[in-house]
Amino acid sequence: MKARRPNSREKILAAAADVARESGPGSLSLDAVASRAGVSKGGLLYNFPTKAKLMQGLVEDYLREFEEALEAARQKDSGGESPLAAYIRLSARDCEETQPSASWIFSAIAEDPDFMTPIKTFKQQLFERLKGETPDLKSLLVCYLAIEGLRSMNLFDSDVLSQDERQLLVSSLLEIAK
Amino acid sequence: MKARRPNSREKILAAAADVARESGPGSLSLDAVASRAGVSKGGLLYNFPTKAKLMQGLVEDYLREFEEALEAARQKDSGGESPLAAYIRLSARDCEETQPSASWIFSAIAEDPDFMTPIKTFKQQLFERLKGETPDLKSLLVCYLAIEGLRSMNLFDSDVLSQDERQLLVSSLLEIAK
DNA sequence: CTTACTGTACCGTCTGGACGGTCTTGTCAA
DNA sequence: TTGACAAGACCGTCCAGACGGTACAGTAAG
Repeated sequence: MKARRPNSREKILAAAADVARESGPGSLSLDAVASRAGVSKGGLLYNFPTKAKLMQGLVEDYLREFEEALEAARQKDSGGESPLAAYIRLSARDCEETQPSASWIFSAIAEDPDFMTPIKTFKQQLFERLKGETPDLKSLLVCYLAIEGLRSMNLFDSDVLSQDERQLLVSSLLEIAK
Repeated sequence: MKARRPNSREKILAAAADVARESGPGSLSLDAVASRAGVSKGGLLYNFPTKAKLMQGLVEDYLREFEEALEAARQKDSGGESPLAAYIRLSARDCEETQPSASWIFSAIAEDPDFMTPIKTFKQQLFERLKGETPDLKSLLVCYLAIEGLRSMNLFDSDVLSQDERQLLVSSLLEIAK
């Protein structure tokens, strides 16, 4: 909304995600984030008066980017493709990045499980929306859950699939979603 | 009320899981576990000399139970059912319990992400095994990932599905796995 | 003068874990 | 049968360190 000058905010958020990924979700301390962001602790507390606000910022940023990407994927290349198919493609692309990218979520959960509720309601709404747009419920269920599985693997950094297998999976899902 | 048999160990493990679920994964302190288990802190440290050992115990217990349940599901009711189908049924049953049951995993990850490696390799082996037993790779991929998604939802306590939907999903997967 | 910080010093709380003590049970010689 | 003694299981306390957060003086830019 404001904060025209400071890209400090973004730097701090990025630093927090980095620290969580590299040093482990349990080592996300304010000191670590500040030094990683190249900012003094006072400066960090200036942007995020409390650790909870920091986490909240992480969540909000994540959700905002997700929503933007989703909307973009829907509007683009819409060559007769179903919304479900667009979601599958988007998610597959997300999970191809080797970085788990969102392991800060574990930090947030450890801090307070309630940080998950915005994410939960977001997903709930997404699913509800897809239900309204997908004729066959069975296809939706299978595809949505499989994508959820892919995301989970990415998050836990425990990808069991080879490149070929992932590609085969995605094409199978797209066929189901057709 | 002394002279305890070493079922203290099991009580402690159960208490740790309870504390993680109820007070949040970040509040799994030795004191909390000890008092929950009805054991002094010294007694806890006697059974698990370090917090890391406690986590390790949690992981090992979890994996052992999983393996036993899997083997039981394979051998039982094998009315011509494929191993993949057995795995689907077992997992669906697991996820029907309303308790997330394994949210201590978040505590373990926060403590040290390396606690996940045994779980990762276990899953890797399971997947490899299923690959050897399932004729159609596409079916396996879709079903395995969908189940993974179900587990993830259960773990994050963010179940988007209704009872009916979950049932429909499982039957769809079983048909695919047929 | 305001905004956006930096830098340092400090406080209260919580946590893991080390330590020494205590109670119970098992073993075995006399 | 008994008494001594060792080992196992557990208790309760204490402590050093880390962490979140506060306070405050200073500063560079617009």
